Amino acid sequence: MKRTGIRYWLMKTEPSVCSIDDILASVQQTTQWDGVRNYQARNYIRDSMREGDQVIIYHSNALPSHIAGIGVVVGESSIDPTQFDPNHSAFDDKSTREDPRWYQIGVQATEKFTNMVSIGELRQLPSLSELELFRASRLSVQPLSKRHFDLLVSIGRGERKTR
DNA sequence: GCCAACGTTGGC
DNA sequence: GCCAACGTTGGC
Repeated sequence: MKRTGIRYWLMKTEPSVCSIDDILASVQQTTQWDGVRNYQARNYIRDSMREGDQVIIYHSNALPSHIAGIGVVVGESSIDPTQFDPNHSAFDDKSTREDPRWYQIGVQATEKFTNMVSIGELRQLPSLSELELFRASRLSVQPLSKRHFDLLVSIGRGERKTR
């Protein structure tokens, strides 16, 4: 189904695996967001994300975890090849090439935040109290409202006080 | 390293 | 289809 207008997302990555610096150092500052092994996150990647959608890149499993920067979706979702690689940590022996389970999508990093504000500080902000990140904390791809996206951008740029 | 939250698996 | 056991995520 066609839609107009861009959407906003928060995507988690472990900086020890793939940080925003790693993405910025990649060709075209773009990485294929692979290794997602959660069906809800998979559905967002496969069915809802479109080129031009804006992304908050979030560093999870960090000390502390924090917002890291901004990205933009490039291209379309495609079959995640890591599911077929027995040497890959995200290998899925129940997935077949005839009926693949997992999908990836391109994300180009466009900005690294000057203020990598931690989840603990974000939790203090009443304007962000509804953020899904605090509730469905395990979901690695989450939709964001434009209001929340804009707030996170201004916080990351240091344009907004966080305490 | 601990452990709460929660998604997945599998026996019935 | 229920639900207990198990595994993973991820904050702390």
